[in-house]
Amino acid sequence: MENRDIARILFEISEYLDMEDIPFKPRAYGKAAEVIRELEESVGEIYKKAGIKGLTDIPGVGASIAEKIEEIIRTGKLKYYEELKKDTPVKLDELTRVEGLGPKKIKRLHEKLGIKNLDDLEKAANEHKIRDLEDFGVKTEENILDGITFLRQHGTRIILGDAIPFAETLKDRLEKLPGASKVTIAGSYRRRKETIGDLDILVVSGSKSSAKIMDFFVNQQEVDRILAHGPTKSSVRLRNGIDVDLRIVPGESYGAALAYFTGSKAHNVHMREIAQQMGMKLNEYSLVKGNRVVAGKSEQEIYKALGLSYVEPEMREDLGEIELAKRSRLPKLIEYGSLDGDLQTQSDWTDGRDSIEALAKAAMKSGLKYIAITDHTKRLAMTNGLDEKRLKSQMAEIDKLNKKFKGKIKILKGSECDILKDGTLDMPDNTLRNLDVVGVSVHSFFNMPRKDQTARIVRAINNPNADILFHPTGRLVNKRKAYDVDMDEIISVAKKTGTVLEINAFPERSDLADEYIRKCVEAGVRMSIDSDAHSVNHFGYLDLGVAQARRGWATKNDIINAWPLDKCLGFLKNG
DNA sequence: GCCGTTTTCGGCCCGACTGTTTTCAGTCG
Repeated sequence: MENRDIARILFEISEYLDMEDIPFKPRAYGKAAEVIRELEESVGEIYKKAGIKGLTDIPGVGASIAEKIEEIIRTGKLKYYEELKKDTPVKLDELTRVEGLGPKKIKRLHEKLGIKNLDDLEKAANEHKIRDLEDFGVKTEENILDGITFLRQHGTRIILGDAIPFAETLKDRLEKLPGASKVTIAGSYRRRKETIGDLDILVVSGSKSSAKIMDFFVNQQEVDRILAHGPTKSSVRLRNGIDVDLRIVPGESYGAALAYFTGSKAHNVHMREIAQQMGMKLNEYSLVKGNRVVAGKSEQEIYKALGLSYVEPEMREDLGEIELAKRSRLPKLIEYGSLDGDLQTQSDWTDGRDSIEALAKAAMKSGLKYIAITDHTKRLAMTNGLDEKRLKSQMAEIDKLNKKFKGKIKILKGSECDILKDGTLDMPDNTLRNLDVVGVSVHSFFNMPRKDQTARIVRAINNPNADILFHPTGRLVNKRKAYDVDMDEIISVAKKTGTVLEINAFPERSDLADEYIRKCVEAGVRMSIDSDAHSVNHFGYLDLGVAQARRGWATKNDIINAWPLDKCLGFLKNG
């Protein structure tokens, strides 16, 4: 049973309780579901290791929900859930994904028309049975059909790296409008989550220009459908399947609005609770005490007025950051643009597009002072992986280039050495010993049982030449799950052996995930942020890696390639 | 059902927009 299955059951319970108008409980189940869905570590594994105690340590999970999770893990079922489902046996996860349909309407549709799933719903809408129901109408029926069409075509989140160019184009366009200032993309985009559900754009403007800005926004050529069009809030669906919200606020509300639209929802709720405890009220316009505005212009003044240190957007997930902010104990996160080096790049010797020299020049342009060339090894034949002989001639070429670039950039000799099935490495030790940076990585046998996969990687990082474990979990965002591996064990062995774990910044990898970065930070395991560049254009990915590191609460001290070259090399094995 | 600078009970975030309505419930974020 995977996290998302457990989360789905908890979500459905929340919806069922909502149907019955039961107060507060739905929120509790909903919150627990949300947290579990975002968890990279398997809840099943947490339970195996730490039992019920491990479960109640998950934020939002208390004694009652922990017991229910236990039942799901042990039996694959949950009686409480089955009971609720008996009354209204519908495919809630399908139906709630239709825009505009919530628990109450779904209940009515089931009671009146016996609708159980998406197909039933579509049929009923096509036969115009919905428009005649009390409280429903023609418009609702049309919206339902549109919602179904959309669902069938799209419905997945997009990778942050893919969203950036597109989002920035929209932003530039809005910035040019008269009367629009401080155009900011908020939401999960600003929190730099690895995937984005939609875009939330905030614009500061006076009431005179706002109608024109809104008209422009909903009439852009990419707009497929207008979901809402009001004076301060509009929402459109673009032809590429992305929803974009635009909110317009006055300048004095910019900070409050930015905080509100940046989220996360859980972080916001927590902030508002704190405001409430202090006898104040926080909304998207300001923080007020009675009729008096206490703060609103900037986020900083709002946090301050609530007795909190400023929380960086990447940390706003309500996973303990507010408690630290109360005690002024937030970590000083690593800053964008602060990397000195890049420890994983591939050249045209294997599957990279560009020459070593071209990579070095591009790296210089990006402000880097050192890069490691880490081409694949022979096991990865499809990439024309290097054998010992070719690796040695590559090392000779790097020596030559280093003379040429002396004083400008240092090229490090490296390898992305394959971890073989038994955990040995795809290159003899006496060759690896002569390299500056040895990355080791798994590219085969993804489906080994957890115990074997873990033992395999443990053996590899125990090799005295293995400096860095590249893309440690092997996941591809939206595409491939991480291989089954005990990351707690890997982190603990990495600590003992002084092995570095990589934060691979290549957009679809984002590996380590933020949650594991936090575990490394807590364990004192150092990490590197690498672009995994396969062309001169890929060094820009490094900032995505920094973003990921910030989401994992990492400081400069945690990231070895944010250090000067000597210190970085000194930390590596055989340094 | 969860949670705690209000700590084992008594609270629980807040507002915009829509569609169907004559004043608001439902949904969304």
